[in-house]
Amino acid sequence: MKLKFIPSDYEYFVLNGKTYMKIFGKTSEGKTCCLIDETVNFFYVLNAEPEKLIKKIKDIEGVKRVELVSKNYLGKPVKVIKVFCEYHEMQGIAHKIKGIDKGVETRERDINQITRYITEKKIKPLVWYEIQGSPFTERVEADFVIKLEKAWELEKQPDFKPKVLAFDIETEQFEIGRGKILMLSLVSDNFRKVLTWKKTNKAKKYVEFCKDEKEMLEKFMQYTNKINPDIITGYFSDGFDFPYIRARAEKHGLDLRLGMTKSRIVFSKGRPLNAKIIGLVHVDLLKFIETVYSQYLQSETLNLNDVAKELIGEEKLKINHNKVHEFEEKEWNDFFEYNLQDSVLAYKLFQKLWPDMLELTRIIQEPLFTITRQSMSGLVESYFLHNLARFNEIAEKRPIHEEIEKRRQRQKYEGAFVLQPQPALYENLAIFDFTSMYASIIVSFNLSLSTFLGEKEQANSLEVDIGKKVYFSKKKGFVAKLLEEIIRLRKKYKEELKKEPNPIKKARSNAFKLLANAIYGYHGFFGARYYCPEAAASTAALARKFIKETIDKTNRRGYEVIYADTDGFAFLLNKKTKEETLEFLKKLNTQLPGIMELDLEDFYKRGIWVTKRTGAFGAKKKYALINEQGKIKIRGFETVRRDWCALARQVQNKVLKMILKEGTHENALVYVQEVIKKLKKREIPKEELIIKTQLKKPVSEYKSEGPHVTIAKKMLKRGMPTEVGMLIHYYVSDTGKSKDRIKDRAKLPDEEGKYDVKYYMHNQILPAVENIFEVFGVKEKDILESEQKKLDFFG
DNA sequence: GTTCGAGTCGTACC
DNA sequence: ACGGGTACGACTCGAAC
Repeated sequence: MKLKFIPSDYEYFVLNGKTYMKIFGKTSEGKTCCLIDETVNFFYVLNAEPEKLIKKIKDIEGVKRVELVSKNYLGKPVKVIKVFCEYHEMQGIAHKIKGIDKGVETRERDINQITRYITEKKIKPLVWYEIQGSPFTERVEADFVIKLEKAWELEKQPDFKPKVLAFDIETEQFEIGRGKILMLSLVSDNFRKVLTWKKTNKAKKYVEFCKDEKEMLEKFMQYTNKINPDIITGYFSDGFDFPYIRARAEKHGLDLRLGMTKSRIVFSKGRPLNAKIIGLVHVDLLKFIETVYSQYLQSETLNLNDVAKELIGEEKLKINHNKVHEFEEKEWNDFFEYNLQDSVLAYKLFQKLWPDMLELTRIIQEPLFTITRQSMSGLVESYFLHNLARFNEIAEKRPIHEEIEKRRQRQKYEGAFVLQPQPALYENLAIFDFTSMYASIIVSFNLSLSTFLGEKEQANSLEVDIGKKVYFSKKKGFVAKLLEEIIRLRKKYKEELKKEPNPIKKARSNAFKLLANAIYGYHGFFGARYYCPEAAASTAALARKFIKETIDKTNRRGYEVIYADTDGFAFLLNKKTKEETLEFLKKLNTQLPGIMELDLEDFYKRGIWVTKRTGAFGAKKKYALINEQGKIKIRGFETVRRDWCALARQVQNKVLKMILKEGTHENALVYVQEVIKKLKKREIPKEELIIKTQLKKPVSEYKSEGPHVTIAKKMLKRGMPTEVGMLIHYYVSDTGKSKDRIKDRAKLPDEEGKYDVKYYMHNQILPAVENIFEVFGVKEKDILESEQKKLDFFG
């Protein structure tokens, strides 16, 4: 039989000593389908005399076949032995081979079976195929279970809209499994449901009452299996919802089984937890957002409320969790709606992020489950592994524990160049920046592990000074080739997107951008297979060289560069026209090597740089600009820092805007003085004075106890949920004791007390605006004094 | 008891 | 444990006076 089929997940199983793969997915008719296919498993043996060794390997029990093959290893041609065997026998066989000769090394034993299956059989995730096969009997409740015979990738890929089920639970206790699950909401296409055992009158139609918690969980299972989604999704469901559900099901002796294989919820070893259901892809949206999306988000936290607000313009409903035990009927009904809304948000977020997940999965070729959980380095590495065959490369081994420890001891190498600015308000500026600078340097200079020659010069090699001299081959390595392709594709899709915008093209362009930007960091990351700190250090060194050279050229041309950071610099036009400046940009570009490229970021009407709080120098990484359309760009200032109170941030933001728009500070000064007046009269509400700081580790691990740690301890004492990663909220109160440290004066937002006017004046507002006014010669005492005068004047 | 500088910590920039 | 280095600035804490 023939079908059009798209794989969504993979799982191997052993039958009569042989490993097979189950490939779960959908047909073009929307039917569920599971393919069964044989797997291929092998590893490589490296040895000085492979011809001799190969005969001995052949006779080892479990070895199915051996081949002497010509491959490349780190760019160099090698003769290696390819040993075919069952995956679960690999370890034993490798051990025996190592016993034959001391000079034996193995490679690619650390490639997992699913990755291997995809690279060998080319049945890639979320790609449509025409498949041919015959019916097969296996305990899978799919519309089709087929033994795969042949598969052809479809040239024209139709859309794929997966069936998605979003879910969320509300519980009595925060700690996993400690209290009961009060309710559970489910949202899918035209489906909304809240399951609960808490009975009320006048509940909305979507509420379904159950006898008890156990029946509620049974119904969760029944509905999930009836809806039969391709994907089940939640927010932090790896770490909370699924662990909780499993714990409660176990308590009730309920065998919870989901999806077409009726799989239990399987948790990965160690932390953080991964909740996997075989045959039903579970996507924890938080995980994906953390690694892939957070860099594009403005939200202060990555909680569901903030992220949903930013991405889909909707929020969670408000409810007071502390009073659950006192809830009246109306409040329970509100709680049901709250619970439903969380699933609605998860469902909508999923739809919003789906193009990105889909494209990233197709490009990297790892299953969706893995893609949504991998770190940045993992994504890069998977991309490499799935493309090595094109270069006939065998994979470098993953570093083991000791190697990682050694790498982590490494000294930092010198990074980016940052130019110290002269504090002032400037007019008529422009910013030039290098497009994907580090990636373009890696490509243009061929920097990677496989092209690294060490510290000995070789003929026709590139020399880079990173404190010592290191050399790189000029023969293009696979990293440079892959990265060049990534950059080319990113450019192509970005142009296509410009012509005809759509979410898929945008996601594709973003995915390539993400990969391009991650490779530099990957080179310096201790866990990388292709770890090469020399390549990373050389990338940074060359970046410094090019930005400094370009700055010099710009200055010599009659411009004045006032600031630079890593890959871009700001300069004064000095009466030169935009046309002239763009011509100059063209000229600079002709002088750049390889694929390096300098671009105009924008022209700006004004820009302000301020002094450091300590010392008279200009502060780096702190500036504000206004372009010719009046759009303001603020970097580094307290305005953009979440650990400052809202008042200080607002005031600073307004001051910067006024100065940039008006070109003078007078009005801004009056504004600040009014705010101070209000603060003194205690007319500022406490909410605007709350300071939020993240708890980065368990309270016991702090060597120095800051105010937020003191508050976190207080919260623990009160029995409030206090987890690592949480934003701790507090305000600084007036205890009357002047020698009290700030942490002694810090109070929880709901704790009674007066806020400390002096603190907020001298530790929040003034520090936020002081060095801005200093640019205009206005000192702290001028801000306070004239304000004093006015007070006197008005009495 | 106060002062001061080193060290810790969180957050931002690119 | 799950990208890199550069930078600012608040706050604590203990030595020095």
